[in-house]
Amino acid sequence: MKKGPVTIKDIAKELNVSVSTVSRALADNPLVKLETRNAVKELAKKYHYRPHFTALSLRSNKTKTLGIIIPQLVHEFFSMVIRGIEDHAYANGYNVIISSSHESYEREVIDTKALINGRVDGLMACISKETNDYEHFKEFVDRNLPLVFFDCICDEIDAPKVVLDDFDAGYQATKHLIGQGNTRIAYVGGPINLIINQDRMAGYNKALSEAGLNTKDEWIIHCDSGDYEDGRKRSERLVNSKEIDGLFAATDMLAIGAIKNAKKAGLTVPGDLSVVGFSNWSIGTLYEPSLSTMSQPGYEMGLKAAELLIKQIDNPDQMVNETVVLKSELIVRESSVSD
Amino acid sequence: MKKGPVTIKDIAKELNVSVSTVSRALADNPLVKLETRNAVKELAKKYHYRPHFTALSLRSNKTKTLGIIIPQLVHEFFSMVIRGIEDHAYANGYNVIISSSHESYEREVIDTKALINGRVDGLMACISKETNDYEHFKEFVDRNLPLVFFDCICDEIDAPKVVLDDFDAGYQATKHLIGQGNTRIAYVGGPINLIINQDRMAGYNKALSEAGLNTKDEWIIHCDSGDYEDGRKRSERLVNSKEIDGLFAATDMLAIGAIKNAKKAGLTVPGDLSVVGFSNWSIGTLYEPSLSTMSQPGYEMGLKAAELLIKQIDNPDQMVNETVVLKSELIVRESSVSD
DNA sequence: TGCGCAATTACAAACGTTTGCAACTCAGCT
DNA sequence: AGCTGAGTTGCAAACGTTTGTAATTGCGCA
Repeated sequence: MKKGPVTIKDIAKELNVSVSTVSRALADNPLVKLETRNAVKELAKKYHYRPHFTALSLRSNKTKTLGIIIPQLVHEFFSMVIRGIEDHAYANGYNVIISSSHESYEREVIDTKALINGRVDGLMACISKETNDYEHFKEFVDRNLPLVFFDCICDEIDAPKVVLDDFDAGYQATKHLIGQGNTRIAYVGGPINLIINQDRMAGYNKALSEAGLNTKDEWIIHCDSGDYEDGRKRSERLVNSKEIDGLFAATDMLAIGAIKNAKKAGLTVPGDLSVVGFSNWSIGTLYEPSLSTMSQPGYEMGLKAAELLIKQIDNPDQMVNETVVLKSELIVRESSVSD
Repeated sequence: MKKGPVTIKDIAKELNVSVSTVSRALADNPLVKLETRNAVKELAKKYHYRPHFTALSLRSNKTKTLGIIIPQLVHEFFSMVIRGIEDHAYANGYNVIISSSHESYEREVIDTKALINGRVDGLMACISKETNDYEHFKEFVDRNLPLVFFDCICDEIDAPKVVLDDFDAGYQATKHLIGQGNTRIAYVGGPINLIINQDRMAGYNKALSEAGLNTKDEWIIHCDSGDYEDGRKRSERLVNSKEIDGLFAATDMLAIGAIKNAKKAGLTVPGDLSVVGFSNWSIGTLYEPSLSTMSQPGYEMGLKAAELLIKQIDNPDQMVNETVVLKSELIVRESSVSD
């Protein structure tokens, strides 16, 4: 018995024809006699022949694979992004390889370099919050490998980008809180080195100043992560102080952390404190009170990123360089509306 | 200017040596003169030379890539499994390619076949709940490609497996409820065609009969999914009937669905109804009441699966065929303990 | 001068494909 | 009989590597 998978050679030998004939027959090339074509195809089917992926890639210099680099996998938003990417990729005959940097700059660099040579036809990346140096991405671009950024982008590099209108989202959320009659509104956000958080906060400030409201330094909190525990701890003193009547959190988890504090301090939400989160995680519908939040269209973002990337792969000469901005929508639930 | 990535050939040409010399120099082979070696390495560094992944794979017939097939990505358990797999894989020089079947049999087949020829060195799979036919996995094994199942396994195929002791977990959970003084205990589970759900229910039955307690057909509910909404709808009548004082759910989401029903019906949890979930999702700590649950060591499962797979890849002749059984632990929180 | 040996390097095959081109067969025509 | 051309098929190169073996060089020594 022969070991390993069936190759074109095996079929050729068994049929006493050359490999080129087999190759052509499988491609249904009319140059080869119908009889031969059928014989080849039959045998290929019998042996479950499947073209060797690596050989194909080497020949065509195409892997039909897209790389994704994201900071976290265990994350509803990123999972949705991946799903969007996958759907568009599969539909266009591409596979996908995902590398999760676990928010580590070092891992991000390793992953990027691992993908750099002939492994993927292009890359989609969301930079980690640790990342401040972009050399690894530059190297990617230098090799003419298509690159698309999404969500947490890097401004320094000339590449198409898909982002959320975080400024507008922050603005909408805060304006909604103001509309509910709140006047002392706090902001609890994620790492401020990320552009997305800068934008969300800028939107918050804009809405306040537009309404003639003031904020205080103590009402603005930056957390190292967007996690629940981080948010709970850091917002504890602020919430307990009872100085504020509204709170916009840049993450649903931060929002829930704050609400926990409020409950513990005997405050009611939304009665004493109105809260709006960010991202529309599924927990927001289950939590009590259910959480008002800003939508974050991850699926659409993934779809769009994949679309831009594949467009770039198919037209290598044409320098695409658009930035797609997706809109966020306010989702009103219990946590922000006192009746 | 030259296009595309630098190859060994480019370096060879520039240095007026042969490609083999360059190849050996880069491997630091003492056969080539130190001087030459250094010159080559220097140039390689200057041009950011990186070996072409596909070419390497073709030559060695190794992709140094492991395939993962899972039913869902947006799932805390699977995300942890992936993390475990990744950690072990990276540590051993392997990359990972993930295919999410989205619980679709069809997609699972497509994904498996896409990985089948020279794309990965081995595969780890958790079958979807739609899957009843295992031909695609058989084909994998027939080609001597290492395969490891985890969590939702397929008994028909001879391959190493990593599973949770679901029977014991179901037993422990139910026993805990009995220990809390509950005597009329219901079971709300996921799709019963999956072995894991059969086992969890069997554990439930064992604990009941051991304690001399009875159950009723109406107290046993099988949901098509393990989702919140499914669980809420299907357990509504049962919970409203107020016949039961304890409930073991095969998923945290099903548990929360049931608790929502109880709250709506004016019942207190755990006062009127004690609930134990399954999987230890993070929402369980945030929810009110916090949720008692069974741990599901996803990280360890992934780690072990990767370990078995790589062992198999490294020793192709040695037919490894062990089944690793991991234990689940009871995590007691508020939802099951009335004081 | 010529031989052998060590040191260094180059050549070529191989991995599994695809594809341009050459080669072969055979029938039909002059 | 010989030429043409259509219909088939095979050869060989190429993709970027690695590696066994052959080739080249220069030196020491008889």
